[in-house]
Amino acid sequence: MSISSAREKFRQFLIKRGLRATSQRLAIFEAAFAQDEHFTADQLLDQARALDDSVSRATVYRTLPIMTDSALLREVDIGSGEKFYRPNRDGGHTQVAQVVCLDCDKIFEISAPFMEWYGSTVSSKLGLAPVSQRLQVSAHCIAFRQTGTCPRHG
Amino acid sequence: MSISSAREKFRQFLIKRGLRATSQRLAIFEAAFAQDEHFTADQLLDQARALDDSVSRATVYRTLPIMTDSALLREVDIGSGEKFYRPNRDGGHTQVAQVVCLDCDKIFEISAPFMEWYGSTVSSKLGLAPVSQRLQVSAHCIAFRQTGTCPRHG
DNA sequence: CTGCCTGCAAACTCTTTGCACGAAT
DNA sequence: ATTCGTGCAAAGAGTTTGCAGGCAG
Repeated sequence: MSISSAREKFRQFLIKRGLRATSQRLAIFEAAFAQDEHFTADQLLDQARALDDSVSRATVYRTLPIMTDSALLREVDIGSGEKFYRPNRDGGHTQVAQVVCLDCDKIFEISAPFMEWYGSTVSSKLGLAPVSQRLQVSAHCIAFRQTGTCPRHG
Repeated sequence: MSISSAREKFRQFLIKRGLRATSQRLAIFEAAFAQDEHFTADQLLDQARALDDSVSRATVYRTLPIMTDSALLREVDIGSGEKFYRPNRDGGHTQVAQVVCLDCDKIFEISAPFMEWYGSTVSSKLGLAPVSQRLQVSAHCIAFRQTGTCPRHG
């Protein structure tokens, strides 16, 4: 999905919800889609302010749920206190697992289609209907452990 | 694992770490192992105070990591702001997935041995050594959706 | 005795919310 | 005009920490 079609999708989603296309929301959208990696609300605030210095922290926090609801952003909670977000460039219904490097603090995402099967199987045994599933692997960087340097770390 | 052997394991762990077996730590241990379900730090504080009213919130928070490090307690983070804990009665190296009911707020745990295989496979492709993995499924209660009552809900 | 441990309360981090002003439709 | 959206600052929730006194070993 190109950024221009994502932008259009965002505008359409706002209209469908009866929400207004304010300059702050648009700046937050642009800042989010300019990111290649996972980012936090705080980092997004900085980036959005670089585009429009009238953006406040509150509006970032109020806009993030709109963007995750519209599936333009995916929320990633690795249980570290703060939540991470990532642009959802492919239509985004792919099941992915996160691999978190404990040395780099980097988050890798990997397709894990079997998760959906697992969620359904297990939930139905309990009389539950699965809504979402997440799989996270925490790992150490082998290169870092051996050489003291992580190739991805810089 | 019986509670008495768990208690002994806790004492040994404290000694091994050069930590002291204070009455507060022991009360927190007893309170934790009296629980059948997942519990929060706050609930643990209440229960521990019922056994020893000198226990403070700070000590609960300082003792929880000791008990998770010693594998007597398992930490479960379902991304809801607060963390849950559960006594680890079987030696505790079993891989489990959590199924969280969005209607009941109940947490079910289910054995998921393939997670370990998955963690290893995926991590090695990235040059990482897996440390832990967690799989969480969020689901709705079918009975609750249809009848307005969840059988497990009371 | 000597440190480790404790309770208390304040600090911290991330996120949410009440309010009055401001802007989109 | 209306109504929704905004920034600001304060409030919340959960957890952590500095400190002076207390107890285990």
